[in-house]
Amino acid sequence: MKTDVAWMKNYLREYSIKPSTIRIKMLKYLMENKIHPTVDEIYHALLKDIPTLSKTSVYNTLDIFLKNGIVSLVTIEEKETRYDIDTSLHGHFKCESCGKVYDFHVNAENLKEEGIEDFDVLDKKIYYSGICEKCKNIKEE
Amino acid sequence: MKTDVAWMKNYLREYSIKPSTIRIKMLKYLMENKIHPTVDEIYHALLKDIPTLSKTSVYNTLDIFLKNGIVSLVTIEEKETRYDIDTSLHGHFKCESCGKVYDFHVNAENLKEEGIEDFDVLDKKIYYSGICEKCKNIKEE
DNA sequence: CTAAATGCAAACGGTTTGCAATGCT
DNA sequence: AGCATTGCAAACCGTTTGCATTTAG
Repeated sequence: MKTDVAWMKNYLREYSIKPSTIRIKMLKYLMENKIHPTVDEIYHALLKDIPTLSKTSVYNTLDIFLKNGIVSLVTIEEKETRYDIDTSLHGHFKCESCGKVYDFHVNAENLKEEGIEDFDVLDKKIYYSGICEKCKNIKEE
Repeated sequence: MKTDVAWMKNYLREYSIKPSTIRIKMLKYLMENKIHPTVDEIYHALLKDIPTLSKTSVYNTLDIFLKNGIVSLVTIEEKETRYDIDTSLHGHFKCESCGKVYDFHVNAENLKEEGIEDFDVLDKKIYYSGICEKCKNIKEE
């Protein structure tokens, strides 16, 4: 994956976001760590690289990313908001045992919705939860 | 809809929940107000009837309802948790204009998931958002 | 009488806000 | 210099917690 600085500066500009140090590093982190991180995770990860980083800046930057469609929100029954650099339609599965959030593909074109035919649907989210394969196997041991 | 006290006492017992004044009134409220209410909405609605009611009790009771499967959580990109007395699989549509949460029917059997074939899926949630028909018409006026 | 249910008040923690400091051109 | 970006500290608010009080069988 292309994640050099020049490429990311351009990427940000395509989304009408002025590239700044923090914005570039946050974009890089999100692209290289597609684990649907929380604000805290992003903050602590970047703190090693940017010792003066504040959580406020992480919030600010994520707000900008959100408004400009670079990231989307993931909120599966939890208080901490998570962020996803992949804004295309896909499902999220949260393992109740290990807490990990997995992506999965869905063929939403087969999904028929009844009752909202005349609504303007701007966003769709599909959240599953349960036990992932790894945790199932651990329990069986 | 049957919502007399005797019926609801029995309903709670079926879910292994001891009927108490607050539990019965909360169940009644949830059954008669399927608006996916927040804790605050439930609290203020019942306060008229139970002047000594505390939010703690609303939280406690909802926890019991949740654990016993009488209600399910609705968390569409918002901080306030909402509760749904309908625990069957259906979609939720949140209007970004008026904030109302609508239910809609989905034929999830047509939905193919790829990537989580070996996971134990215990819960599925489908959240849409956009502009509801009413708000669309208001804007057009 | 006893255990469960309810309520009060404080703490908690993620997020927001106002403003000051810093950086960039 | 002037404007955008970043950071600090406090406030905010929904939720949780510990414990005291009340209720019900």
